[in-house]
Amino acid sequence: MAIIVDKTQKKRDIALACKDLIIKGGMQEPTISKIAQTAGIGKGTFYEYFKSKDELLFELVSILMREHNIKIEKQLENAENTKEKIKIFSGFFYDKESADLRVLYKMFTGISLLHSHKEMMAFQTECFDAYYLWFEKLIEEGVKNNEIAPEATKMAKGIFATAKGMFIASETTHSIVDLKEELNKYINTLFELLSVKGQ
Amino acid sequence: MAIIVDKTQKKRDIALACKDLIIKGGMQEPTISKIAQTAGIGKGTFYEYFKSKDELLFELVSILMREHNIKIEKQLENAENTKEKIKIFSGFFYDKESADLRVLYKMFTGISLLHSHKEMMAFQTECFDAYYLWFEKLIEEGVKNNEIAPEATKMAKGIFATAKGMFIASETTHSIVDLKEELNKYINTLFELLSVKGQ
Amino acid sequence: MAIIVDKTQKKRDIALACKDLIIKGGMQEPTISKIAQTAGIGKGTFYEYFKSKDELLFELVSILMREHNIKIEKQLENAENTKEKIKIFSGFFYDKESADLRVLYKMFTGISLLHSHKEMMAFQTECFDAYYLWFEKLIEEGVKNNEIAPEATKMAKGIFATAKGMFIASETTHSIVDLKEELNKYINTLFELLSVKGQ
Amino acid sequence: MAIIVDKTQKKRDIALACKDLIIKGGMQEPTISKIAQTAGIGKGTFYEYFKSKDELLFELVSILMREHNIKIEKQLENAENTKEKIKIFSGFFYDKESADLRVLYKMFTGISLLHSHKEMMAFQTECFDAYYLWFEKLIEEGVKNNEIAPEATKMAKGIFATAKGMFIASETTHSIVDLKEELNKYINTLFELLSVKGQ
DNA sequence: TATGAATGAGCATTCATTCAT
DNA sequence: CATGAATGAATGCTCATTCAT
Repeated sequence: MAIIVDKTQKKRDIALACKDLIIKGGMQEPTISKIAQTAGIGKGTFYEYFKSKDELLFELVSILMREHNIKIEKQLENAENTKEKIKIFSGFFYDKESADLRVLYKMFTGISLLHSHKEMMAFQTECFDAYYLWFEKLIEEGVKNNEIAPEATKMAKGIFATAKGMFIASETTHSIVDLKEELNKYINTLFELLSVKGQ
Repeated sequence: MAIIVDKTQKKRDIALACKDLIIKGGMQEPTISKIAQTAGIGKGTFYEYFKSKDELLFELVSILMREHNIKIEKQLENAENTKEKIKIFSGFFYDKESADLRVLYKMFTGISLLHSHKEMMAFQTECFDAYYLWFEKLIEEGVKNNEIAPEATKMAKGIFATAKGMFIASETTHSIVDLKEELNKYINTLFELLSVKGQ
Repeated sequence: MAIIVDKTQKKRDIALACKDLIIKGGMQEPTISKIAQTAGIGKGTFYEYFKSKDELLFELVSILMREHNIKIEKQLENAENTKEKIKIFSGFFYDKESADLRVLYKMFTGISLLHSHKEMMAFQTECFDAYYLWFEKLIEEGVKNNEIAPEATKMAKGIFATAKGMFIASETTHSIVDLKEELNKYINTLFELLSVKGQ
Repeated sequence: MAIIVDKTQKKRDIALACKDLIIKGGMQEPTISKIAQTAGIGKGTFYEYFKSKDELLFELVSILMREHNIKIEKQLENAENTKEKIKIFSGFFYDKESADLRVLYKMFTGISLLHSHKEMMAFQTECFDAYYLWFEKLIEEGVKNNEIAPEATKMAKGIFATAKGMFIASETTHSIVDLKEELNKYINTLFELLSVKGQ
């Protein structure tokens, strides 16, 4: 007669209930007590679903990332050319709609840099491999369609890294004032260079 | 009269004495007690020179960064062309000799992402503005010398960001296996694109 | 389901367990560790029930004060006249049975004078307002019964303050050797003056 | 050839230099460092003149008390009758001019209640014995002059204690709103009772 | 399954005091 | 006489985690 609970769903529910708390207070400020209270569960119950506070962030990033990817995929379908598609990707780093995810991603990266959590690394890998594959496919298509020069294939990872590097720089220094502008300037210039001459 | 101490020098000495401790143990593991003991001073004395553990990292990065810059400047003098110079810059992210600084820089970035410390941000800005200026000057020279196409000037910040983004990726994911190779591949390709045609 | 604890009762229990420790060692000497140990609880548990060491004193005074008031009320029922009743009140400041409470009250007053704690002030007010009301009622009755002159109503607060002032003086100077005697001498004289002439 | 310093005078100077610091920050907040800095001396020098922070308060109260007494003595010379004189005494507890001393006296009493410092007790005794003697003399004169009834002699200490008790109450509870009014009401009523009938 | 009371290791931080110069 | 650099004892407090119910 025991109540059967959908563990996966409840884990999601708990994580989402704490989203704003984490986004506003960071990972340090909110205690497990506060988190449990916010999710409307007991402290012990929290540990039934998460091994640690970090895992909550893990789950949260995972959920929002998936949502984000679905949104992006739809947008990509309507994109006209490769450059457009890359800009849609890059939107992650500056779009208003991705602001929440970005805050969490920032924390996530910070934690990953400080304590080289195996699981986090695995998750990031998983996450980014998918992106890289997307990217590579996307660029291959561009080359096939004669939109861009074949050299572009060698730059797939780099383009993504550029966006990431600019994002980190904009969050940790005052060097990059307008991330969107800077990034677009870079991509536009790169595409000029990559443009198939004679087209 | 009492002993007058060169506070600036002593701060450096304490920081350097703890370098290995921090590099090996990260920022979490070593307690202030351990740090003071390692530096051969009392716990109270530590607080006479540093407001917090974070400030120790701050000082440490500052010192090693300055040393690194001096080394780089010398190398740049002997560099033949712009691509070479950019690779010398990029060396920060993979050279064996910069390994220590890189570990500290990684922690530093992590902390900066997690707690948006005003002072850290200011220091990073200072640090990177210098780099960006170097970069821009360097690329302008390349353009002037007819080594690379004028479009390159629009990519200065981006190139640096690419290196940074790849570094972060290599430290937090398994996506980039050989940072040096990947980065060089990117730079080489970019320079092919940027190469002044007809030369 | 988890154990549900009567927080109020447990707080009382912890406080009472530490009574002697505080009475003998004052507020400075016993550390939180010692206090927790004495109460047979963990250090963390102490903070589950009290925000600070001061709050322990607060609770302790509160408990003993309530007990004391109950005892006093019973004694007052058997008192023959107003003077007698006032002396019963004053007993707080010299009776052997109130010695413990007095020691705590002394610390409490000391802390209140040094750090003007809002909560302590509120508690003292609560405590004393009750006393003043008692006093005023008591004196009004005395006037009604023609025991004492009507002027007495104007002296209610003052009489109480006299006892308090003498107590503080006896604890901080050598000026008042025998508090009981001095206080009784004062009250007796005052009652002679207040006695309704011609009775 | 050593500079000869008037130790007594310098001690006074240091104490007075810190008067405002102590009055505003209490005894806890200002560190010895801050105190030394405020007095324009080195930390070591502070210990040349004072055994502890408490001794600084001791000195300060002592200085201001002496000043206050001189002022009071002058006022007493011009007073017309005993009641007037008692009110001049009581002024200590509510006069605007005594505000500083009162703040220090409050701390002093608090410390005396918390740690029964022998020296503080001795000083308080000395201080109050003088007051009591004054009081007793004052009341004896009142009796001799037929101003007040002979019973008053038995109330000398009590009257002083009343003022003190009301002061403590006004500082630690909300029970006494207007100390001056309450105290005067008490004294006036008492003097009515003490007034020599038939005069 | 859910809970929340109990825990205590663990650490940063303060600051009065000393003493070599 | 004066100093201020050096010290380290001393302690309050947090909070993730456990586990009995």
